[in-house]
Order: sequence, then structure tokens, then C-alpha cells
Amino acid sequence: MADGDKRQARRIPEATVARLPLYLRSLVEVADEGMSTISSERLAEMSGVNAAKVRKDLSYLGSYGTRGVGYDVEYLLFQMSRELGLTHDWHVVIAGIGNLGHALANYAGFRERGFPIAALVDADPRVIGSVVNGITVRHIDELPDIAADQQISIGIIATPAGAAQGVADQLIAAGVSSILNFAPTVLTVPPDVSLRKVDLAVELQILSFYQQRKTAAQRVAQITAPTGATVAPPPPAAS
Amino acid sequence: MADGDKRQARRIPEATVARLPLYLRSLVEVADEGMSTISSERLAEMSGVNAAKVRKDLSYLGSYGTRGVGYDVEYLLFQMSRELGLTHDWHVVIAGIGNLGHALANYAGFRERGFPIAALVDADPRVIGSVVNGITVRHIDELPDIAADQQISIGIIATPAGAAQGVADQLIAAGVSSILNFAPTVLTVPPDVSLRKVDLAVELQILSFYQQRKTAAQRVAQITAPTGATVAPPPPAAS
DNA sequence: CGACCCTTGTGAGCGTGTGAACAAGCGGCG
DNA sequence: CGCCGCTTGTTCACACGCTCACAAGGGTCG
Repeated sequence: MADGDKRQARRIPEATVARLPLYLRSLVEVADEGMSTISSERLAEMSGVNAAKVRKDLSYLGSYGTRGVGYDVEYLLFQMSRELGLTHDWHVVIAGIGNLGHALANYAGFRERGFPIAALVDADPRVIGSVVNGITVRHIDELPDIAADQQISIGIIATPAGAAQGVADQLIAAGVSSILNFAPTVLTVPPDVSLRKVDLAVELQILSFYQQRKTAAQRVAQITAPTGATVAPPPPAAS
Repeated sequence: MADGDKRQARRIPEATVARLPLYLRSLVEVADEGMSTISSERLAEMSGVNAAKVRKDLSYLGSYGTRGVGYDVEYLLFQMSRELGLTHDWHVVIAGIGNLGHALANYAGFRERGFPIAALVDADPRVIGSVVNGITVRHIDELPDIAADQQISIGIIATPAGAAQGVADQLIAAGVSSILNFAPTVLTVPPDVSLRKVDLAVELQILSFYQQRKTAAQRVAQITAPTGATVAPPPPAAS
């Protein structure tokens, strides 16, 4: 109970966690340029957020800044990496080697940022055995063995929607407790498993919503402004 | 003033907008199964959200449900599609035909969901002229012509980080006002341009953070549980 | 050594998002 | 024709996140 967990127990808001990687990227950039300190204002500008938000976010990590000066880039970089768990690599397995899985397997950014791809799995016998980016695709049923050999921490699901839940279950059974889901479907996982999703079509639909609003507003403006005529919105395809 | 904008003026919260596509997907699924009505509870379960939230979200679109019965699937589907601007296709251009751009160009889900890929552009002469998924890659400087020919509404940036801002500027200059950015960098765009981003490495880093916390908690449990020895949390990295 | 400048860290106010609870209202059944 | 069960639509309270504003405090220069 009365444990001295002062350092770790600091609960970091989810919204802040999602921004830490942005700061990290900016810091790396700044470090490469040789700057040794950085102000919250500059860091905010580079990361595309508000300066006050930056300061508050960083304050959750601890008081690593110096008033009147700013933050020591190297030190902050170290602390943030530690907090994000980036002091060592996390091995990744990609499940589903179709178009997207293929591209992800070839994406160099993962390894560069500390997420080397340790294994590729699929269920389709036509794909199994093929080599992508130097890694041989194995059958998904071998996951337990693979997870035992390598220390797999994160699973990426790039299968069709129908197969995703089954694959997730297999990943979890093999001990993977962090999953990034690209399949356009809702996955249900135990509460101790972290799940994030990236749905490309959903992103486009959200953009579509706002685009729709924008063009609708334009039409209204065009109709009301010049004539003031009765508002009978002409069908969209009048271009 | 006294225009009949009651229908459109309802301001829909951003969080709700982001969920509408999920509902839409569930509705399509339900419609395929032949169900004609659906309750908020079932829709919630399928979409992985809270039932009260579903009802509130749908209420922003209007009162399209029937008490005691539920929502008419077809009708709700229509209203939601209309609201999301999915009654017609939106043409998409993909900029940057590397690994990821290639995969995106081949992804059938875009066309299926009403986002046909109208053009592919790149700056690398070695890529220009090649045909991906039936579409010839053209030079990015031709964007104005391409945008004039096709009605391009949405641009997807799949270039390296360094090129992204320049590409975004070109897209915007060509009249594209909705952008989905896959490049790991912060883009600055005019306020009338919608911008969403998908950063794969960031997603993994967020997962890494929580994974880190989980394993750290496990270590603490292992230390405290068996012996009950004095809790002197071994400093993570003996600073 | 003291005054001043600069930037951090944080407290308060505000808006948005969430979840529970409940009245309103529709359909079916006796 | 009236009652009853079911589901919506909405209200309320609360939690969370964001922004502003400012005191606290380190560094620097005269």
C-alpha cells in the first residue's frame, strides 16, 4: 500500500500520451540541428500544438525544464524515451500479408523508430513461405512458437475484416497484449489488452463529411448572395 | 434569414462525426442480414460504443427512430449517407507512390466505399509512367490539369516526411481542400482545408507507452508479492 | 550583489464529451 | 379502446481536456 510509487503513479492523461510521440519527433529534429535547449513555444510550433499545452504535458513527466531558459533537449529526449518505453526495441508481428501488410513489412520507419518487424504471418498457403523484406511468412497457427522464440510485444492486424477477430484472439492467446488494427471492424479484447485502430475508409468518410458541409455552404452563399431568389437548391452535379 | 436551414444548421460535435462512419458500417452489415429495424443497444454493441451515446449521436441527425421499436435501418442508412456526403463518389488523388502509396492505390476498399482513386502522382521520374491498379502515375506538377479534368476532392499524402509540406501546398493550390496525411510530419494548411493524419509510428509508440506501464506494473507486483520485502523500487536505470 | 528579463509550472474558468437515469411516446395485446 | 411493455430522445451531473493568465524562480548583466 504505502509504496513509494510517486514517480510512476503520475497518471498521464490519454490525450497527453497521444501527443508525446509528436514532441519526441520534434525533439529528435531539434537535436539533429544541434540545439541544446528549446522553449515550450518553439516546441509547440514544431509539433503543431499550443504552448501552454506543451508545458502542461511535459509537466506530467516531471519538472525537467529550467525557467528563463527552456528544456534541455538531450535530457528531455531521454526522459521522454524512457516514459514511452523506447529505451529498448519492441518486436512486432504483422498478421495478414496482403497489399497493406506487404507495405507495412517494407516500411523502414518501423525499425528506425525502434519497432523491428520480427515475424510475418498469414493464413493463406499461397503466401506462406514467401519472403518479404528478408522475412519469411509463416502460418498463423505457428504464432505460439514464434512468440516464444522472439519476444513479440505488439501485433499488427492487416487482414480482411472477416478474419480480424480470429487473428486477434490468436495473437492474444500467444501472449501479445498490444494490438494495432487496420481491419475495418470492431474488435473485442480483454481489458488488459491495449487496442488501437486505424481505419482508412473511416478517415476518408470524416473528411467527406466536412467537405460536404463546405460545398453545401458554398452553394447556399452562391444562391443567396447574387439574386436573393427563392431558395431551391439545385442538385449538386450542376458544375 | 428565414431560410429553411433547420436541417443543416444543427452543429454536430466532432466526436460524433468520428463515430458516424462506425454506425454506418454496422448499419450496412445489418441491412445485408435483412434486418429492417435495429435498436440503439444492438447498434451500440456492434459499433463498440455505449447505447446512450448512440442515441445521442443519432439525435443530432434528427429524430429518425421510433420509440418502442428502434431505428428503420434503410431510412437511417439513407439519412446518414446523406449527412456524411456519401450520396455520390468523391475522387481521390494519391501523392507519393512508394510502398505505402502503392498499397493504398491497390486497396479495393476505397472504391467500394465511394472513394474511387482518380489519379496517382509522384515526383520521382523512375515511378512516373508506371501503371498501378490500372492507373498511370503522372508527375505531381500536372496536378492543376488533373484536378481540372477530374473533380478531385480529397488528396492522400504518402510521401516521405521531407516532401509532405510541399506536396500539400501543391494539392491545395490545385483546389484540393481535404487532405489525409500519412507522412510523419506536421503540416500547416489554411483554415478552410480539412486535414487528418495517420501516423503509424506514433500509433506504435502510444501502444509502447501502455505496454511499458503494464510490464512495469508486473515487475512491481512480482517484487512486492512474494516476499513483502522493503519496497525500494529499483530505479529503472540507476540514474 | 541586486535588479531585470525570460520561461516554466500551475491554478482557475470554460467548453466539450460521457454516462446514467427517466419521461415521452409508439405498437401490440387483451 | 385502454393498458402495458419497450425503446427513444433528452436532461442532468460529472469528468476530462483546453486555454488563459500569472506567480515562481533561474540566469544574466550592470
